[in-house]
Amino acid sequence: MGRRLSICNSIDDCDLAILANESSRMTVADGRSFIEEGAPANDFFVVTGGRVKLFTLLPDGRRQITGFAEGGDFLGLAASTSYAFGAEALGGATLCRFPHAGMQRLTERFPSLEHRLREEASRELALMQARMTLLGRKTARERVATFLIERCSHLDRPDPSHPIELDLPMPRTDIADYLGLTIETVSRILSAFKKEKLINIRSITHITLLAPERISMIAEGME
Amino acid sequence: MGRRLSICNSIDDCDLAILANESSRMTVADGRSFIEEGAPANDFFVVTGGRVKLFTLLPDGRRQITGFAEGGDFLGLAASTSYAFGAEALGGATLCRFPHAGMQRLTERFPSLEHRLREEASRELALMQARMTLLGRKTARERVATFLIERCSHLDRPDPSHPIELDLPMPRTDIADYLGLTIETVSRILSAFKKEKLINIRSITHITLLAPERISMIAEGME
DNA sequence: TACCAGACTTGATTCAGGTCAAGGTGATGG
DNA sequence: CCATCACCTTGACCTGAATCAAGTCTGGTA
Repeated sequence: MGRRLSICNSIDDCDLAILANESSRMTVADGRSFIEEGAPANDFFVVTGGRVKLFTLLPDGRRQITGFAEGGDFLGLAASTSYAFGAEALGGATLCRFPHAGMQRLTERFPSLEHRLREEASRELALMQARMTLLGRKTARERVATFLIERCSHLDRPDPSHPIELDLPMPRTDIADYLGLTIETVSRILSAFKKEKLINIRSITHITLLAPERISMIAEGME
Repeated sequence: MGRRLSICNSIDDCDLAILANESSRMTVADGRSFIEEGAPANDFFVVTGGRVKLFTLLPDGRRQITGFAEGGDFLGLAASTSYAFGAEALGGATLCRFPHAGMQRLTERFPSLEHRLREEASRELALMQARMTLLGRKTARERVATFLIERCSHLDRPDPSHPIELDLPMPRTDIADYLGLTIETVSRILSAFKKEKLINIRSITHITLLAPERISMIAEGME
């Protein structure tokens, strides 16, 4: 979770060798889990390629996806001694792993990194506030609309009131577990949006937002 | 949000005068709001006495309480340029305000403070993960049970399997908005717990957990 | 002591979203 | 080119929690 932490931003013209020294690369195959909820937290991760999903589980298997992460995102801030979440690759991912000990050496060498990490945590906290409102107070329609709009903001293209092409790299199950709904409800609402000409479903993963403005309105409960 | 940040922990035998210089005290009357969601974020706050609730609103007035804070808790991590939440005193509170600029001077003078803040943000993030699971995936019964157990952990008394006396300083409305339920549902479930001899309701604010273990089980969906 | 206002509880009813149960679709491999 | 499998969609029905509507309890006031 947390976007665009090019870790080097805070090291600038830094000694990259040091950084490389403290980290190791790894690749994770689709659907493979690489952080176990509750396991001792020894590493930070930075997603360098592909996508990852973060989640927590209830004992009976109910799952809440707490976020999706992609290139540049940082994982592991929500962990003190043990991880507060599990993580799993979504279609294959590459990661950079920073053992905590090494991370500490890095923050000592580059103090601004510590500040950067806090900023990242703050950004993440602000996002979570919004997500709690979504989960606690929004209707299914509003949730799905919010999800679509959220996906737009991942496109760095500034968003006019023109149609926007989106792709949803995650299966419906993941969308449902992210929004606190069932896959049937997600599916039904996407179909409804289509019928209302708010979106066009070109394929399972490719969706066009035909009326982004209206979808934003719905997302905020102002339709 | 975030507990037990005695800011001096990270300054230790520090120059308290400097700290005092950078902060100002304030008191907020019951129900009085002192952080406006979306307003430019210029200050951090530390709760020094009383209680505070944090929340976000939807345009039509739906409210999600994202946390309660009390003595020692830190507010304002979930803010970059503008606050991601509103805050309001719950029965009167006293606060210490740290303007960002002053805070920056403090972190420069006491670098470990920066680390401390990140830790605090991490702790908060981990809590939020759990809360997202609550809001997205738990039943009303599980939510209320979780809330009761959560309140226990605010008591620093270690919790045996004996009855535990709790007080709930917030009105039912706030509990409901915290759990993503209505006040009727909260009320009904507390009554049900009482009928099942899981709790005893001594007064509106005073509740005794008669079977904390069982309530924990319910909270985790394992009843 | 009686009255009042605000907060809480309880009951009856409704409805959004879940559950259960068929189909459809599209990518992969034989 | 068809079979298969995993994933998605759609429909019928059900249910947990919301909504609507009375009560009830409490503490404060006169």
